[in-house]
Amino acid sequence: MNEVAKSSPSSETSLRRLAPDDLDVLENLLSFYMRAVTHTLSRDLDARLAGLEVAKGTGKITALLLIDSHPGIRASAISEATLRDRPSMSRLLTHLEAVGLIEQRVEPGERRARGLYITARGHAVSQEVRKITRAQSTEFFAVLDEDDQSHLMRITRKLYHHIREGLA
Amino acid sequence: MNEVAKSSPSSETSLRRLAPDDLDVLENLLSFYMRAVTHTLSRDLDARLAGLEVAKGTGKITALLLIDSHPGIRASAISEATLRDRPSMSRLLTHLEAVGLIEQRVEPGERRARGLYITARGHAVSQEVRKITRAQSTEFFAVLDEDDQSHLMRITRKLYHHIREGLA
DNA sequence: AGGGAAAGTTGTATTTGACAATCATCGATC
DNA sequence: GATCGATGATTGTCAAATACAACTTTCCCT
Repeated sequence: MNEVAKSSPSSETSLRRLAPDDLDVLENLLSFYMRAVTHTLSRDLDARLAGLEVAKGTGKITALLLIDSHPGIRASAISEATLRDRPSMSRLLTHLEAVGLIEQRVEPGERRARGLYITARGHAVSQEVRKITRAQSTEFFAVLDEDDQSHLMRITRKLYHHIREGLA
Repeated sequence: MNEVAKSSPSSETSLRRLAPDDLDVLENLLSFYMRAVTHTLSRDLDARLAGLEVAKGTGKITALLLIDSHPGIRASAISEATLRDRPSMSRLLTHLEAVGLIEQRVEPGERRARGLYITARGHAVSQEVRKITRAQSTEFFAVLDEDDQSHLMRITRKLYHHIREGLA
């Protein structure tokens, strides 16, 4: 068992380093490119956010920005918008509250839910985050010309909205 | 401290569920859409791969496919292509070998490196994986018309290649 | 022969994420 | 107006990915 399957040999050099366009197997694998690029995008963003107490966060900054712009928003609305599950969001919000960026208030008339509110410091951090993400959008996607950038935005938004409709 | 910053109130309904287009704060946040969509894409792929011993793998299937099509390929070449770091890839390959999908052979003349080879079972799994990923590409991106799909492929490939050039 | 680079591995810590189960509250119905 | 189902959220637990640093082995070049 564990015999090695026969297949045609590869060139010697390609074994050491794959040429960027020697990914023929993956050529039609859109998901591969999406994931590889997004992975780098996230790491880049993390690096830019380093030290900002919302770093390392995929969902942290989205939560913060949404709370900043939608005072009183519910946790479930955020987890839905970010396509994450609720338990993760719950812990994440607990953390954000612990570091003093947001507040959770039980709303009168709906005591199950908690309204989320930004604190003064949270608001300041939000603005910093916005500045950073704007800079990243500009720089990370700088290789793309205007048209490609707007294409990408339009297409990913379309996918995003379609996903959310599917979940509704 | 922890005072709540003043801001304009949101509509009552938006606090419960954000309308898909009520993400004005994030409108120009391409990275948000990229990450959200890719996150769903990965989960969808995981679900499709369930039970296939390479499931839950972001890098596993790429490694497998590359080894299948490039017999003798080096681990470093794979980690470079997938934009991951080497330690992760090392452990991942150890796992793939443990379950009998690949073999690692010390190559004569270069005893530092290990050539990676697919096993018969690994080859079979590869073909299954290819079938699944092709199906996913078709179905997941079905909302997009032909043009958008090719745009997305072209743009993400451009980003990917640019990233790899930057690392070289 | 020796120093530096390259290929991999191991150690460790941080995160994330999913899923199930639970608690509290609301609302609707009988 | 009491109960049952639905809704909002939290907790517990577990599996996995990922990064970064340190270390070993081997190769290459002078």
